[in-house]
Formats: sequence, C-alpha cells, structure tokens
Amino acid sequence: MPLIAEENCLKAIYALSRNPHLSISTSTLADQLRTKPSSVTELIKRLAHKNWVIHEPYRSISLSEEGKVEALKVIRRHRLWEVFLHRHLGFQWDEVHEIAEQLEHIEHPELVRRLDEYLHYPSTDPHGDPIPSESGEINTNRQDLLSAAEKGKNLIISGFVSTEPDFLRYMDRCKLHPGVSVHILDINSFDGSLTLCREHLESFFITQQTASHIWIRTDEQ
Amino acid sequence: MPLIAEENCLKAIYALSRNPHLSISTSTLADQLRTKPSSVTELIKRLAHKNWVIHEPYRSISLSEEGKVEALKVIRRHRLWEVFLHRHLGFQWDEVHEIAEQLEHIEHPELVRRLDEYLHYPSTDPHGDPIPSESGEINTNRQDLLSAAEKGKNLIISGFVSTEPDFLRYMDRCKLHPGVSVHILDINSFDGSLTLCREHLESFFITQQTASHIWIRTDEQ
DNA sequence: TTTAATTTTTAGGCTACCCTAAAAATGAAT
DNA sequence: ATTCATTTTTAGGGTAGCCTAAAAATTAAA
Repeated sequence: MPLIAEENCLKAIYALSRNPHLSISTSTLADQLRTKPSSVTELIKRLAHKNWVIHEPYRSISLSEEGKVEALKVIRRHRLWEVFLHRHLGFQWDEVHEIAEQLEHIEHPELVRRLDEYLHYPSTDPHGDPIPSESGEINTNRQDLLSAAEKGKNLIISGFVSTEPDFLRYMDRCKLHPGVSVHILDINSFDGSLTLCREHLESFFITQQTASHIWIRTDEQ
Repeated sequence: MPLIAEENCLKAIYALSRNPHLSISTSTLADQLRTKPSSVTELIKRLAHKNWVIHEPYRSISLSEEGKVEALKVIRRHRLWEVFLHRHLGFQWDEVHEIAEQLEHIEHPELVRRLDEYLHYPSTDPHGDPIPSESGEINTNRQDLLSAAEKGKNLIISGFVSTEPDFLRYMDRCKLHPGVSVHILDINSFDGSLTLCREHLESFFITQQTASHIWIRTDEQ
C-alpha cells in the first residue's frame, strides 16, 4: 500500500508523462511536488524498489505498468471527490482540487465504489478531466489544444491542462467551462492570440499561452 | 495544527475522561491507541509542550481547555463524516467508524462547515453520540445507562458506550437503535440481566454487561 | 578535448512516529 | 521501613519524509 508522499509522486510522474516532449527528471518532479531534488531521488529509490517506477540514475524516470495502475487509483479517488465537493457541497471548481488532494489518500475500496455509485458514475471531474474506471481504464484522447486549432472552426471545450486556482478562476470569468462551445473568429498571425466567440455572445481575446492550456474537441455530431 | 497521531491521542484522552472513575495513564492510553506506553509518553510530551495536555509525570494526564477544543474539533469531523457515510453512502452503522477514523483528520474548516450544512446540521451521529458545534459545545448529559434503570420504566435509547463493530452489530440484530423505545419487563435480581420489550413485539433478554453499554433517557412527554 | 556550468546523487542531519529493553519511580506487602 | 512487583519513563534504535551542502556525473562551451 503506497504512502502519501509516494502516491503524490506517482501522480506527478503520471501527469508529467502526459506530455511526451518533456523528459522527467528529479528537478521537474521536485518543482511539481514543491520539494527538493534530493528528496525526490530518495522517494524514487523507494518507488523503484517497489517496482512502481523505472529509474535509470542521471537519465530517466518513468512509471511501470503496476505504477500506472497505482497512479490511476489515486487519480480516480481525487476526481470522484472533486465531483462530490462541486456538486453536493457547492465548492467552486477552482477550490475542489486542493481539498481533494487530502481526500484522495483515504484508502478504502468500498468507499470509492459507493462514492462513484452515489455520484451516478461520472465520466469527468468538474474541470473536464476523465475519471479512470475501477479497473484503471482512462480516456486519454484529449484531442487537441485550442492553440493548435484552426480559424473558423466550431469547438467544444473538453478540459484544461492546469489545475491552478488562478488559471481556473480566469477560465470561469471567461465562462469557458468544459462542454461550452466556442468559435474561433480570428487568429493573430503575429503573436498567435485568438479572438473567440461563445454562442452568439460578444467576442473576446485570449493569448496563445492561455489557449495552450485548453483542451478542445471538434463539434461534429 | 495537530498531526494525526496527536489528534488520535487527544480524542482518546477525551473519550477516557468521560469516565470519572478511571484515571488516565500512559498504559490505558496505549491500550486505547493500540500502541506502547513509551510511545504515549513521547506523544504526551509533545502535546504538553503545545499546551493541549497537562502531564504530571508518573501521576496524571488530562486535557487543557485548548486541548479539549482541539479534541472536539476532531470528534465533530468524525461524527459528521459518519452521518454522511451512513445516510448518503448507505454504510452500516458498524462500518462507518473505521472509515471516519481516516476522514476526521482532513483539515479544512470550510469543508466541515459545508458538510454540516449538507447534512442539515445533525445533532447526533448514527450511534446516537452528540455532534459538537463549530464553537465546541457538546451535549454531555447522556442521562443513564440501561443497567441502572428501574423495572417497569419506558425508556428511549440515546446511544452506546462502545463503537466496536461486534457490539454494534449485536445491537442491530436486537433492533436496538438510538431513538427506539424499550420497556423493562423484568430485572433478574441474581445476575442483573434484563427482560426487555420493544413496542409491542416479543420480549427478549440482555445481560447486565450489555445493558451497561447502552445509554438511555426516560420517555416523558 | 579539456574545461566550465548544470544537474543529479550522496552524505549527513532534523522531526514525527513507532519499537524494545533498561532504569527509575511508585505503591503494596511484609 | 525495607523489599518486591508494577508502572512509567528514559535510552537507544528504526523508518518515512523532509532539508542543506558536498561530491559525482552529465552536458555545453571554449
């Protein structure tokens, strides 16, 4: 049974490995976990000893198959609690992440099963991130980033890259929630900033940096 | 902010000090916490240093006023989560205690406030134990033990001394839940065992030992 | 290709939490 | 009042989790 620091580490490796361009080092992990590289080295040693992580010293860090299963268990708990906090306790979507960071570490398979049932088996959390199944399946095709979309397309927001409360509050102010349709009116060829329009409302701008934090799928049904 | 072992220790001291005949020692606490007396001595030192516990070495252990406030915060969280687990997730009352042992350590005042609101401010947990208010008030008058009641009286069960799943399952089989009315048909003068009757159903026996684990109040209104 | 800058690991130290075994204090019994 | 059994504390040791500073390995640059 993994301990709290270990669970957080598995989760961080899983999250970072979503980005295939990024190679995972002790310092990137230390940043993610708000700790120091030397502490990560130590943690990684324990996780490698438990066969959850594959570590080539000075080279690479990655999850083993068992490690991925463990990481997905934690992510499942995290996202189910987020749904509960948002739907039933009325927390804002930028507040739920922090509380779920604590709830996710509670180990009790039947509790998680019943929570899932109580919530009617949600497929995504309040940020649009998919919830892994009990057996560890997860829908990983997040299609595209808004920053890579073309002018004129109708798109639906499917989730966000970051869970930073600041970023999520900004999305909330723009009324950009998962499921919302947006239309790209224009893409600035100089700095890549976008002019968007939300279902017949007035248009607004976002920077390319912001657009690169928003996952979208094409509206075609 | 108290750590988990410290919270459990504060809770255990609070629970043991409900019994004024029992003097609290490191060994009674060690039994309660399923640990060793030497570990308790160490813990108590830390808690005394934080002014939550008053410790006269070799003599006595008791909670300070601040310690009582901390203990009641933990008890409040524990009992509110128990209500949630029982009412909403459908756990049996003998199962909720163990899960709440984990949930109670989650520190987030707003979470507790909203949980309380969501549950419509319950006054007791599923075992009939009173839930402390946000400001630390708790209804401590549990009236009497069933073992001290008189023959012929009509009584209402208000709670239980023990939270052992075995005991609670036994109570469940007898249909002895908080709020249920019972009538004492007879008290055996030799061994103190009781013949009870639950609202016009057939009568049944319980031992004095069992009766001494059941809190009751007199039915008068 | 050798040096310099950067990154990663090791070494050593701290706290919380747990243990066993020995020492000290207490209380009861002679 | 002294001895003996019991209880409590201290001493010393282990793991998880964190840190800083030094050493080692890697990468980049001259």
